[in-house]
Amino acid sequence: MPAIVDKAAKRAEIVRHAADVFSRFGYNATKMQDIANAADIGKGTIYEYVRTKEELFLAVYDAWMSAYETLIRERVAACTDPLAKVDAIRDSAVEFYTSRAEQAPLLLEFWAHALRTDNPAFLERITRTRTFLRDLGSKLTRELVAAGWFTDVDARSFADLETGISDGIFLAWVLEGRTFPLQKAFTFRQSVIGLGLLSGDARALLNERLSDKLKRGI
Amino acid sequence: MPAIVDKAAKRAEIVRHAADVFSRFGYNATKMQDIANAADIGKGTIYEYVRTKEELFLAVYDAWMSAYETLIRERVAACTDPLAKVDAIRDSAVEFYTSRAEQAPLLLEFWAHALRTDNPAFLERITRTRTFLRDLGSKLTRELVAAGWFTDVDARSFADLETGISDGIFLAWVLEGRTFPLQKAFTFRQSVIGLGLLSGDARALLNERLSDKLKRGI
Amino acid sequence: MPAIVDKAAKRAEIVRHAADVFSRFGYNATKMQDIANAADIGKGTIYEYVRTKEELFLAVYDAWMSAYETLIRERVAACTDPLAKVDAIRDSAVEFYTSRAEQAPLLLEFWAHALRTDNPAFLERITRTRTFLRDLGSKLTRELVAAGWFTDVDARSFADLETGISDGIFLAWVLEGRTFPLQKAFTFRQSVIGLGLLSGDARALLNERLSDKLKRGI
Amino acid sequence: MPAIVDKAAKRAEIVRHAADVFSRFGYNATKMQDIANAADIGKGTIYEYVRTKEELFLAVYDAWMSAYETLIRERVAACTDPLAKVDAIRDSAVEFYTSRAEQAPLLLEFWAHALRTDNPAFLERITRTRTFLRDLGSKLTRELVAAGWFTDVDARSFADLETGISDGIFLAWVLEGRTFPLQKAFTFRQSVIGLGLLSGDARALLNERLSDKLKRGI
DNA sequence: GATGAATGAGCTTTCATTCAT
DNA sequence: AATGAATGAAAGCTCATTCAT
Repeated sequence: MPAIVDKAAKRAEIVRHAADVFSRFGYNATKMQDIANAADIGKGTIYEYVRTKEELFLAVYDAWMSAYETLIRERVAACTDPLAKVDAIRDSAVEFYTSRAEQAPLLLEFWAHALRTDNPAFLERITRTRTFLRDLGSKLTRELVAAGWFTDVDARSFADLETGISDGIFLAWVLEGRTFPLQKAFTFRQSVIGLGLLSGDARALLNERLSDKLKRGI
Repeated sequence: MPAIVDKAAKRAEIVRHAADVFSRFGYNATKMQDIANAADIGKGTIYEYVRTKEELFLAVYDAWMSAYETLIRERVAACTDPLAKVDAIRDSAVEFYTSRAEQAPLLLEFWAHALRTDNPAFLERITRTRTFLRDLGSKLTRELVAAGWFTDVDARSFADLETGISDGIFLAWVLEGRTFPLQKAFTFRQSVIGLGLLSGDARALLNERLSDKLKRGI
Repeated sequence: MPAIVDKAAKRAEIVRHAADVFSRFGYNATKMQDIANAADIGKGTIYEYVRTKEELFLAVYDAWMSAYETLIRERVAACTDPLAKVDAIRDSAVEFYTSRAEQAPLLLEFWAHALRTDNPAFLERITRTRTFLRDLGSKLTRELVAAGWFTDVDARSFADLETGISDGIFLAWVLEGRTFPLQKAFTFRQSVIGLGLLSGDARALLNERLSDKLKRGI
Repeated sequence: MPAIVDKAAKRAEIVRHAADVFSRFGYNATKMQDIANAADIGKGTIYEYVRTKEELFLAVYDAWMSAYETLIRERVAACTDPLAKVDAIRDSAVEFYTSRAEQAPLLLEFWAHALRTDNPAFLERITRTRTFLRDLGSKLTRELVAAGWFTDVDARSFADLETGISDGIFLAWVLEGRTFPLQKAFTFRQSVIGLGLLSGDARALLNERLSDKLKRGI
């Protein structure tokens, strides 16, 4: 079925160009004509492969997240040690975003758009990504607890917190014009999460209460 | 000077209505006519108080953030104990966002817009807010270290991390349709940050290395 | 009746400022607010003295043409010799337009507007001015013929031609950015009109036929 | 290259309709929708062929003046005798304007607009037309002098005067509602220019002085 | 399959004029 | 008499989408 393969390949190419143009000018400012020009095809041709501009936005996100998930999956699969997996995830995120730095603002636009459009597919995609990260994080957290590295913590809550922190760092990075090294911020975060900030004395004082909270989660 | 007061008051009223309509429909989907209708004035009247739709967006953000900063400042000022200040900030954030939950998605749009518009005022506003939080967080961190609650940590890096975490939790909360209690997520975060997640054994093993990283920061 | 005098004086002042602003920016580009600012009064005040922006345009033209007619009338009245009167008219025109050079383009706008507006007053004003010049020119032509200076010519036709020539020179002067001296163009015109361009031989040949045409007019 | 031909042809058709509507209602009063309706196309289609309303105005002028120049050029080229060329120009002008009488007021609007718009193309177009007429007139004047028909006159000055007179007559014709026959006015003008108006006695008296002025020009 | 000409709903912004004070 | 806040009709232009070729 070469026709189908070709069709899919051409669609992918259009999406690639769309990703490029969206990233440069933003979703709203991008005209379908711009994408057609970038892909060196006719404006009408886009509509042979995609129903609307919105669908193109979705496809761009899908391509992006699919690559992201694949990267993380491969990196994690290459590790056996849970600690190494943690580093693998961190490094995957840093590498992925760093290597596509110019596309980062588009992710914000995607989120903002998802909250407004009637099309439920946008939020579904976001949920899918978050679920992937939550499941991975939960599983890994349980491994770390089981291996004795982590104290007892509600895996789901902690995974969500970790995802949130990653997003928060990413957000700061984007809003501040990608001026600081993502790598360092992620490493620092890991230290804080690992060790906590309480001094020895304070820790002794609060240990029981906080441990209980960690265990119970959100 | 009643004229000046009135003029400013009317502008504030228009901005209030704009905030309302923007929040409900999103910035892009909102038409100036919608705002005029909401404020029960003529479309042209808006332009007596505001130059463009964008300026209105900015004014909405300003009103919001000004109220936010004021709230935090007052709450923090009411505390003497640094630990109480931490709680005050956390509670301010939770309360503020919870009480204006419907407006939360607009903040994402503001961020996304800021990254695309030619108008530098948008990013300036964001920087201003972030600087306020960073300065406050740094100062407080230094107090906590000085008071012996916190281990030695780079105050600026930690303040930035905290801001990032808050934003990340907020982001998750918005993207998941504000379906979980913000309060709980913030509290859980505080426990993790405070205690860390390493078990006693692991902590003993890694303590020195991580402590050093905390001290050095990003 | 000082009130009436004041009212008329204030109206005249507004018209003066309107003339100034119209001349600078053009009729269409001028906003009523600009005129109010120039006159240092409130926007609404203008409407106490004038019904519409169009009426203001008319008033500006009236003030202008009234001054023009008065100037010509006075200069001509000061002469007894018909040849001196011709020079007086020419000098009046040159002086008047030269001294108000920046206002000249507005006259074109007035003409263009007169041809489009529903308000018949505009064309009436133009007709009035043209009639004044035509009557003056006819009378003077008859004097010149009677005095033996001019050959027998249809006075009305010649007066119209003269008016047309003046307007044409004025038009060229305006369209070419008032870059040539109006005075010289008018003087050259006078020489041509006076002497004609035919050489002695050609004149002898065509004299009878052309003389007849001059006599019959348009 | 049928596509190119079609594109140009369609643009020309739009311009033709625009000329029609502009002429009827005036440039300012004409809405793009009016032109679209007249051309029986969508409003947006106009913008496929023209960038702005102003560009359409310019195109209308260009089409008009191009036809005008072509007409004159052809008529003049068909004559060998300089006297016949003079008549050819006069007849071309009369015929052209008479046959497009309803469009004449638009020319005034074009002039007025040219003096106010930021777009320098308008004045450039006017200069181009004037230069064409000036060059043609100068050349012809020199021929007439060389052939012994005209007395010695500064060709450039005389050509400019002639252009001015034509414009002036045209202006009068337009402002007076095209109520008099253009033809007669042009013929009368020619007689005056040819013969001059001085009587034999006066001519003898002033001949030397005026001849000198003619020779020197403006 | 590929195209791009055609479309028109829809948007922000302007500004002459009104009228309550 | 003087004002300026309020108004809303109006208009140029954009651009996602369609569809005949």
